[in-house]
Amino acid sequence: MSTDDPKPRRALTLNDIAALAGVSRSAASRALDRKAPVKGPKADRVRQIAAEHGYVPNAWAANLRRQRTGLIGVVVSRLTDTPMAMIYEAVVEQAAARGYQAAVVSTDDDPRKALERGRLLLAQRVDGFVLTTARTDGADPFLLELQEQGVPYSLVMRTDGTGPAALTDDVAGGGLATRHLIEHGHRRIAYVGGPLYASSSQNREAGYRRAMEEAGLPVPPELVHHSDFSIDAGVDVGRRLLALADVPTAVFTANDSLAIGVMFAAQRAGVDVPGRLSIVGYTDTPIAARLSVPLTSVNVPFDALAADALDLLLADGGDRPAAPRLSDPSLVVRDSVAAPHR
Amino acid sequence: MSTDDPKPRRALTLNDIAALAGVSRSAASRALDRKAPVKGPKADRVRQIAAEHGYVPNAWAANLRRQRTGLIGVVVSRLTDTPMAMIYEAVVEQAAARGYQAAVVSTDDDPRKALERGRLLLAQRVDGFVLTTARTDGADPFLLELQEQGVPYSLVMRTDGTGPAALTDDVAGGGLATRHLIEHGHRRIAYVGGPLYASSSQNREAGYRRAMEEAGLPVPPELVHHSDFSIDAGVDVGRRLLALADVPTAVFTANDSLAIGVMFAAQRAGVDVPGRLSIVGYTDTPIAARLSVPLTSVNVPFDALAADALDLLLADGGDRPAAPRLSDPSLVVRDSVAAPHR
DNA sequence: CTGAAAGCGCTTACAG
DNA sequence: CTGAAAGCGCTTACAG
Repeated sequence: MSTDDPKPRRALTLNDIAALAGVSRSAASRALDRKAPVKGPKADRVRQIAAEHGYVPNAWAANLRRQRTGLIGVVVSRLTDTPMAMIYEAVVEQAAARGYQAAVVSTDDDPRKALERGRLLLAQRVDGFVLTTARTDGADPFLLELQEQGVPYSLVMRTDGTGPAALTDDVAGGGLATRHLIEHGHRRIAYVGGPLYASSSQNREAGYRRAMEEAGLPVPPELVHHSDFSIDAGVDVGRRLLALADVPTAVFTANDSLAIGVMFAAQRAGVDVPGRLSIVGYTDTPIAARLSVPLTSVNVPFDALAADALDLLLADGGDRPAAPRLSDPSLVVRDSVAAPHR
Repeated sequence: MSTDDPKPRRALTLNDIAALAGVSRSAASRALDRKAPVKGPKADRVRQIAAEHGYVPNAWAANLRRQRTGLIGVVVSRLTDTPMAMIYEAVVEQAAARGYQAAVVSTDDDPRKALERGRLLLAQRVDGFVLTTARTDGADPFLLELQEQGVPYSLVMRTDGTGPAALTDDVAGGGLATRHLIEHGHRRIAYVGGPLYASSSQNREAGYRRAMEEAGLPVPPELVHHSDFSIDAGVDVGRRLLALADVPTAVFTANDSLAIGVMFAAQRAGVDVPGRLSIVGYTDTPIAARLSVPLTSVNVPFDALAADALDLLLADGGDRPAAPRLSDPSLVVRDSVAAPHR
């Protein structure tokens, strides 16, 4: 209704500030320069006026001129997945420490969405990408596009097997978890993985298989399942495992959500955890310690992962390291593992 | 080491495409126009060449010229908080449906960080803000800055009491939860809230108090606690509640994390849920259904909230509605409530 | 439909 | 230290 518009619709520009301060646009720009601000009374006046008016430079104009944005594009599967949110927040912090800003996009692990939303970031001319969505099946058109266009990127948490990657040693982590179960006397141990294209799940499985083999334990096919990383997938697989003629006495899962699902299935079926079923999770999310049976889990150092991913991305000195950077996972022992019932 | 750089360092520009197609920059621009692409053989050729080369227009340059970005700034406390991640993902979807893109920033509920990171979004000249971090204590310099500069915004989930807001009817939700407990025969019911400045927590408490009063039940001060929205806060308050001389038989919490914490404290103390302690949570996050005792919780319609927030923001037709838009919460009954033990 | 021209808001050699 | 000028990559009246 009101035709009067008391608020300024248009944001202040550098020209406005310069005029207010009675200097040229160039002088104003230099006075407000982040890295090498000019000294002198005129410059002080510019800064004072800018602060008074809450002047915020137009980043788009500045970046266009500078030919760099200081923006890192982050691609995640979904932010409602706690580990993804944790890695993203870690990247934000690490990026800020290096003078960069992060812009995120989620793909639901759908290559089409990845391409569509990744391009939105490409349009913003981010200086590089950190991808948490790498696949080993090659079905990632967005990654191909980045490679074709020579856009710097690094992979974190998951790898496609070739790109520069910041990972935890998932094989070692899988071994840690599995040996912990073996040491408690378990011989029939199941593995519950995530999607087949996720290297994290593959390597945790490889660590599991190696530990089983070293202990001389068989890994029959009915003990290994793959699905996605959700709680409901855990419930599902958990029920199938408990319906087996020879029910396993322990389960190692590729993440905590799967473990929570398995634990739920067990408790619903009246199977005591850890009395009748021991469980070890992975990623050690905050809720793990607060479950009815606190979950033993493999801790992932998110800050180190994020730091490595950014170092890899920003190094970009012509040649990238072929081998991934590996952080060490560690086992956090809580209450979800006991000796097998006999 | 390698001095040859086979990949193009610089992204293709419209000029490149125009040259390749043998047309003027203007013609190329119009051929690639999203809304009203020009027809004709030359335009077809431009589009083909652009597609072949994976040309992605520089959004910064385009936005600078257009004087709008199509970007919505979203401010959340932290993405590792599941309800926050859910509201953000919902805003992304709703924004996309309206032709907008979302850019997010997290503040840790720290007004200083909010100002600092909010300005990053301001520098990007987002067309408006959706804020989940409103406070009733007025301690939000960033919101003041938005108001001073006349930048459109809407509040979601929480309100400061004055700004345009998309909320659930938290008073009603608090009543739903509390009456559910009363109907099961509880008389000594505790409330566990979040931070004092969060209207969501205040209103859920108000609903609780009203329901208690209507049932003629007293609310002694030792039954009402405030902290933050974390699991650990729930554990803490849960322990204090269980240490009371006259332990409550039921607890209503302002979110699911607090409920999970209270449940953990109870189970650790050997207090059966719901046998000895009934619990009702709020926001109905995915894990609620998969806890050892599936949690009865008040469901929040995130999609509706996000839609309302964007409508409010984008309407911006001079005058904004004074009253907040309210969505209806609903009670999801699961297994965490039973009649009080006698 | 087409092209030439102007301009969005900045930064940065250039010359003083 | 200062200002005048050029230009980043686009879009959009303007004239044909």
